[in-house]
Amino acid sequence: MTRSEENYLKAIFHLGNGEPGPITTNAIAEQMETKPSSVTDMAKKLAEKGLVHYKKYQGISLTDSGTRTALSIIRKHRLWEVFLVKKLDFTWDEVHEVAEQLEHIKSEKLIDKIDALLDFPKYDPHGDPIPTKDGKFMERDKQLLSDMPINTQGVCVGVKDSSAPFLKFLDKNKIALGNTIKILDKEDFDQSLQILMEGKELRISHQIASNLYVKKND
Amino acid sequence: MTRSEENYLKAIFHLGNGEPGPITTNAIAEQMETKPSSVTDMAKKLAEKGLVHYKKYQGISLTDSGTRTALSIIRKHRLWEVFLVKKLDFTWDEVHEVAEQLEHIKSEKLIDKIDALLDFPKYDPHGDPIPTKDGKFMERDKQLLSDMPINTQGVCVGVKDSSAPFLKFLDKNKIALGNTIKILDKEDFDQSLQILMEGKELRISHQIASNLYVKKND
DNA sequence: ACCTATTTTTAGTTTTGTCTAAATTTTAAT
DNA sequence: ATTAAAATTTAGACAAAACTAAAAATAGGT
Repeated sequence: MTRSEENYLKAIFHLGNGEPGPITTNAIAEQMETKPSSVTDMAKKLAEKGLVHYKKYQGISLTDSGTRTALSIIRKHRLWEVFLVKKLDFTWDEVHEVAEQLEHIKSEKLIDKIDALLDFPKYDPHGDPIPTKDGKFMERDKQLLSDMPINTQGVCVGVKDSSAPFLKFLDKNKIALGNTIKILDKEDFDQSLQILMEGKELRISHQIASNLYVKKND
Repeated sequence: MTRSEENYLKAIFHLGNGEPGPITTNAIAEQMETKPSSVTDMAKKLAEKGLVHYKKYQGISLTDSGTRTALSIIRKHRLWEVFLVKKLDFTWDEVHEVAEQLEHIKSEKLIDKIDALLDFPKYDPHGDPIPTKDGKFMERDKQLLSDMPINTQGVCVGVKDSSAPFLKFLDKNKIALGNTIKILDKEDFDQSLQILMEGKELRISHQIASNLYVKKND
């Protein structure tokens, strides 16, 4: 399994997560920052290896085997992210780039030991669930902060956008996973929110609220 | 800097360490388990980049820049080895293969944090010195056990052969770095040694003794 | 100094993963 | 149902890193 093959499987998995049915060639090309013709080439190779279903012009989807492989890479990526934050004091906006490299290290023992060292974490620094060794995936019951009604509250458990700029913005405004957030008011005009968080009131834009996940509590 | 280029620089460094002067194409090919023609190709590319001195038929040697790069890779390799042993309970015969992959991870912050996590170790699990961030290399003052005279003693500080079979043999016979070894007798016939180690007497072959380093004390 | 054996390089090919440009298929709109 | 637009695939090319086979250079022995 080459690095490039692994990256394709990961991309297909991410694109397919949520939407059912096959993924388009163009969508994969965009995700991978490559050209559609390259995607077609890779689709054929992955189909040969039984990792994807592929019929010309009909899009691409992961086989069970492909899904297992993708999950194992995502597992590695997210465990390394936790390692970097918990053991090496990386900030959550720094981990992605390095984890993109570490996820391709081939050693089952290594990742199992990292898992144990971290005490078998269930979520990565962005709140995304870490697949288990056997590919089980527990997506958390969560909703976007922007979808919460006024006067309800919830615990911040994840980000939708995990780009460095967004994460840095959150740090600067002391918004962190685990914080309890209460919606005080919603502005009709621009849908910005007045919130109470850790004892302080602040106003956040819809853009921000629609990229923050909050635990759905009963 | 590609992975392959890094591996060539590392190989050239290891071959050049000890012997002065340029390294032969064949020697590199053997070390890298590749063909001489491939080495020639790479020599040209590395020369282009100012990492090696190369003149046709005249052998290859590292430039200062090439040496710095090689040392940084060796530094990463050895730090990862220490990490695997100290933090993840790998045995010293298991670490090389994984470190061969980890040494190519590109993140200065990562390796500096690993260094700090390990409390800035000076030697790797096989007793080899770890280059500092600025490429300083402190080779330990050591000698082969086979070169020690009778009735002298020393502390075991390294292995010359760090292959898995040899390391496993040492484990099985409870020979570990840090042990104090006293030469009781040397057999003229096969140059095998009678030694006293950790309170127990045992006999080891010349083959073994010539692959164990002992600290040169006074 | 010459000849041979060894070493090294060159030339041409392969594989992997990418690209561009052209051709083809599908989709969607009228 | 046609047709234009969009998406996808094919064909051909390229770069990296390896290979094989053949050519060239060096080194050693007499």
